[in-house]
Amino acid sequence: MPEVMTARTDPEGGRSRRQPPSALPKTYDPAQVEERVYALWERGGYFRPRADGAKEKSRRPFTIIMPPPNLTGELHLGHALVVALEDALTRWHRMLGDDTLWLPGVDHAAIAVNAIVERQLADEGRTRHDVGREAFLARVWDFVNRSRSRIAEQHRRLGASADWTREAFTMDPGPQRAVRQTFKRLYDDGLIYRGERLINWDPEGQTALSDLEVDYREVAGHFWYVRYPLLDAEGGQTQEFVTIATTRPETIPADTAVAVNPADERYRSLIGRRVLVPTSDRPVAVIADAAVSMKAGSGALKVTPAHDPLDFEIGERHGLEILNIMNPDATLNERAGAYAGLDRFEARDRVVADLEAKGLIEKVEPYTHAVGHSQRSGAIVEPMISLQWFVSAKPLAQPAIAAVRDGRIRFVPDRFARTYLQWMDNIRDWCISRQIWWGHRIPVWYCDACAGLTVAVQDPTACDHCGDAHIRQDEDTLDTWFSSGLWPHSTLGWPDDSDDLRRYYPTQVMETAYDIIFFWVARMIMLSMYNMRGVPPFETVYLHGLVRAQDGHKMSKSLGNVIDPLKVIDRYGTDALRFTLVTGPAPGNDMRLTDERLEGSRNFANKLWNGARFVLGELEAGERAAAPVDVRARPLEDRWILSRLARLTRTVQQLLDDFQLGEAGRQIHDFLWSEFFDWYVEASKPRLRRGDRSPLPVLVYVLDRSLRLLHPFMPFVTEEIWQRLRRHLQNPRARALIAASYPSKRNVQPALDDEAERAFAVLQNTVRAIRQVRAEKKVEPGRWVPAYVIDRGGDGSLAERSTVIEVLARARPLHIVSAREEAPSEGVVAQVLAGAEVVLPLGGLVDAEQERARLQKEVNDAQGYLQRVEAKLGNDQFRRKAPADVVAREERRRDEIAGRLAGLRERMADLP
RNA sequence: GGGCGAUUAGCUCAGCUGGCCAGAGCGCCCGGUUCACAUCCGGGAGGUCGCAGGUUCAAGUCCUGCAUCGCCCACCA
Repeated sequence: MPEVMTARTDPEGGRSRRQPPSALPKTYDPAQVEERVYALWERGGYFRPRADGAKEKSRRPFTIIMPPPNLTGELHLGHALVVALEDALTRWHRMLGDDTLWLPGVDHAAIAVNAIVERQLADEGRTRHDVGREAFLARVWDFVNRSRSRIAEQHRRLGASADWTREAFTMDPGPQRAVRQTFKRLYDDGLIYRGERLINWDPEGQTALSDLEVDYREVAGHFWYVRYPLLDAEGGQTQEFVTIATTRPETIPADTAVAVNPADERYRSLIGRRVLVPTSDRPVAVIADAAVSMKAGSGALKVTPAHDPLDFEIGERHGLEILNIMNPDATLNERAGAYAGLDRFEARDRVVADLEAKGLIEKVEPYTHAVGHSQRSGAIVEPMISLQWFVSAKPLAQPAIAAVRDGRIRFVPDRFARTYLQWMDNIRDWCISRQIWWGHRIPVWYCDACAGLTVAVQDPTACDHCGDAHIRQDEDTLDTWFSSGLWPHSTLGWPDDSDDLRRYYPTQVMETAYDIIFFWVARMIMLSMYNMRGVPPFETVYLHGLVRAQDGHKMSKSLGNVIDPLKVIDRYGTDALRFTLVTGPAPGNDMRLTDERLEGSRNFANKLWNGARFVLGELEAGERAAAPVDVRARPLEDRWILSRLARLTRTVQQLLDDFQLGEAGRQIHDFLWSEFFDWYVEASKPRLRRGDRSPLPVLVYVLDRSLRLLHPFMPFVTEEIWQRLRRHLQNPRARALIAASYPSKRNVQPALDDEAERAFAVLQNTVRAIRQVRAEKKVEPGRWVPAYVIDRGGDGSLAERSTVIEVLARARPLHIVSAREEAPSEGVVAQVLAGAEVVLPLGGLVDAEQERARLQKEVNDAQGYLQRVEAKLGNDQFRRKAPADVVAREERRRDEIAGRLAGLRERMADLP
C-alpha cells in the first residue's frame, strides 16, 4: 500500500531522474545548516591554528588582533561586526594558504566587573571589605568564567573560525608575568612614578580613572555668584567684596586662594590683598595668574587645588596649600568643618543656603555645563587630589608617533591616523592605578622598616633596600588597558623569546572600532614598541564604524534599543547577519542595522540555495564535471559568464587587498544574482532541456568559484552547498570549503573575453527590449509572440543564440535578419538599440499615435545625448588633453547614438 | 575653542586614486502559480548628487566658503 502511494509517474513520460545524494533540501533552513556545518568544521579540526602541526616557512603568517567582547554583559552587535569582519579576513587568508592566527581576547572591563560583584554583595547586605579580598576575587572569577563560556558560545553561533578555548586573556597567569615585567622596566627606566596628582575620582567605583575613562555630558546646573569679603591690611573686615562665580559651591571650604588675571584692570588693585573664604571665615590671598580667564564668570577665580585640575596647577605655581575636603565616597570630611559627613550634593545645598542667609550670594544663573561621568559606573566624577601611579607618556609616545608618521603602521581609513597623531602629540601622563581588587595588582612592595620600594616580577620576600621581611604589596591594581596594551606580544609568550612570538610578531592586522583608538590602539603601539625593541605591533589598523540601532542612535541599555545578535541570528541566520554587517558601511563609517537589510541578505542566501539546487538537480548521481576547457569553442553565454567570473575574481582580489570588504561582498552578490542566476542559468536552460549537457561544466565551475569567493562573507550556506557540489567536482582537493583555495586571477580560467561580454550585452539588450514591449503592450506573460531582430552589423552571434533569446524573451518564432526590409513595418512596435532593432508585429495592439509619441520622445533624448557627445568631441581641448581611450570611447558612443537616432527616424517615417 | 565625519531616488546606503546620459536594496506602480527560488520572476516610475564660488577638456568625485546633523578632543570656573 505505501509503495503504491509513493510511486511517482513522470508526466512528461521522459527520463525520470532519481534524486542524487547531493540534492539540497527543498527549503533553506539557516539553523539546520549552521548546526550541520559547524559540526563538520569541528570534526575536521579547522579551527585549530596549525592543526597539522606544520609551520612551514612557505606559509605566510597572517595574524589578526581581535578586540575584546565585554565581560559584563551580553554580546552586542558591535562585537558581532568585529567577528564578521575579522572572520571574513581570516577565512580569506586561510583560503589563500596563509598561516592564520587570531589573537582573540577579553577586555576584563575591571571597573564594571568589580562593580557588578559589589552590587551582588550589596544585595546580600555586605561589602567587599566584609568578605575579604580572597573571597571577593573568587566571586569575580566565577562571574567572569561564566561570561567567558557564554562568549565562546556566542562566537560559535557567529561562525567564528577560531578556537576560543585557546584564547589569551589578559588576566591569565601568562600575561601577568608580562605585566609585571613591563611595569618593572618602565619603573627602572624612570617612566613610571608615584605621586600626588589631581585625578578623576569615581565615587561609586571608588577608584581613580584615567582621563579617557571620563565622559563629559551636558548637565543643567547653576552658576552661583558668591561674595568673598575683602579684608583690610590688618585683617579686619571691610564692606567690600570680590564676587566669584562657581558651579560647585560645596568646594568653597577647600579654597586656598582667589586668583585673578594679572592683566585684568578690574582686579589689579586687589592683588596681594586677602579675602575671607565665606564658609569658614578663613583668610586667603588674592593672587595673579595668567591662567585665569577674564571672560569666564566674574573674572575672579576661587582656587581649590585639591578639587580642580586648573586650580591644582595654579596651586603648584604659587605653592598653595592643598586642602582635600572629601572622602572616597564623595562625602565631605572633617576638614570641611560644619559640612563634614554630608554627601557632596547635600553639602552644595547647605553651603548655598548658609551663604544666602549671610547675604553673600549675589545672584544665581542657570548654567548648562559639561560634567564628567565615569564611563563604567556612570557616577559623576570628582576631581580629587590623590596618591597614584602614573606612566610618563611623552617618551613612550615619540616612537609610536614616528611609526605612524613614516608609514610603518597604516590606518584604514587613513584619516584616523590624523586623529591618532593629534592625540599623541598632546598626550598627558597616564594614571594607571585603580583602587579596585580584581585586576593586575601593582607589583610594588613597601617596606615597613625603611619605607623603601621594591618593584619585582616575582613576589619578593624581603625589601630590596634594607632586607627587612616586613613588606606589603601595594593594594591597588592596574588600569585594564595597561595589560591590554601588551596584547600583541604578551599573548604570544613575551617576555619569553617564544616560537610564537618570533613567528607571529608583528601581527598583520589590528581590527577594531574607531572609538577605541586612544584606549587601546595607541597604548598597544606605545607599549609594544617599548617592549619589542621598537618594532611596531601591527602593520595595519583597520577601523570599522559603530553599529547603530534602527532609530540611528547609539545602542545602549539605558535607551533600551539594544539588539541582541543572537535573536537576529535566530530570525535571519548567521549568514544573513554577517553579510549585512560586512556589506553595510564603508570602512570607518557608522551603520544602521535594519530589518529590511537583514531580510535582503537572508533572501540572498535563499537565492543562492535555490540556484545551487538547480545546478545540483541537473547533475546525475556520481557525475563529475571537469572545469570547462574548450572555452573558445563554447556558446556565447558560456564565454560571457566565464569572462564575467574572471573579471569578478580580479575585482574582488583587489578590493580585499584594499580592505574594501563591503564592496567585495556586494560585487559577489550582484554577480551571482543578476548575472549568474538571472541570465546564465536561464540561458543554459534551452540546451539542458533538449538534453545537451554541455552547460554543466560551466554551471558547476562558476558555482564552485562563486562559493569560494563568497565563503568569507557567508560561511555556512556556502559550505553546506559546496559539500554537495564537491561530489561533482573532478578534483576537489580540499575536503571542505573552509580549507579550499580562494580564486585568484591565476587560478581562475580563462582570462577576460571582452568580445564575448560585448556581444552578450547586445543579446541582453535585445531580450530586455522585447520584454519591455511586451510589458508595455500588456501581452500576457505566458503567450509566445513572433518577433524580428534586425542585427545591424552584427557578427552573427545573435543569430547563433536565437534560441536563448526566444526562451528568455518568450518570442517565437524569432527571425534574426540583417536589414530592415526583411522585417514587417506596419502594425509593429519597434525598439531601436545601439546595435540592433527589435520589431514586434502586434497588429491590433498597436496605436500609431502612441508609437509616434513614444518614438519622438526617444528621438529627443537621443538627440540631446548626441549633441552633448558631439560637443565634447568637437572640443579640441578635449581631444588634446583627454587620454586616448576616453576619446575613443566617446567616439564609439557617438557612432552608436547616431546609428540609433537614424533608426528611430526611419521608424517614425514608417508610421502611417 | 580645535579636529573629523555625514548631507546622493520616499527610506537605508554604495559610488576607491575625476571620464556616469548617476547605482543597489527596500518601498511604490503594472503584470506574472513557466518543472531552482513568491525569501521569487518580468517591466516601470522616481535624483538641480545640501548651498555658493573655484580648478579642469571633464566634478557626485578635487579646492574654498557657508548651512544643517552627528562624533571626537580640550582645565575655561
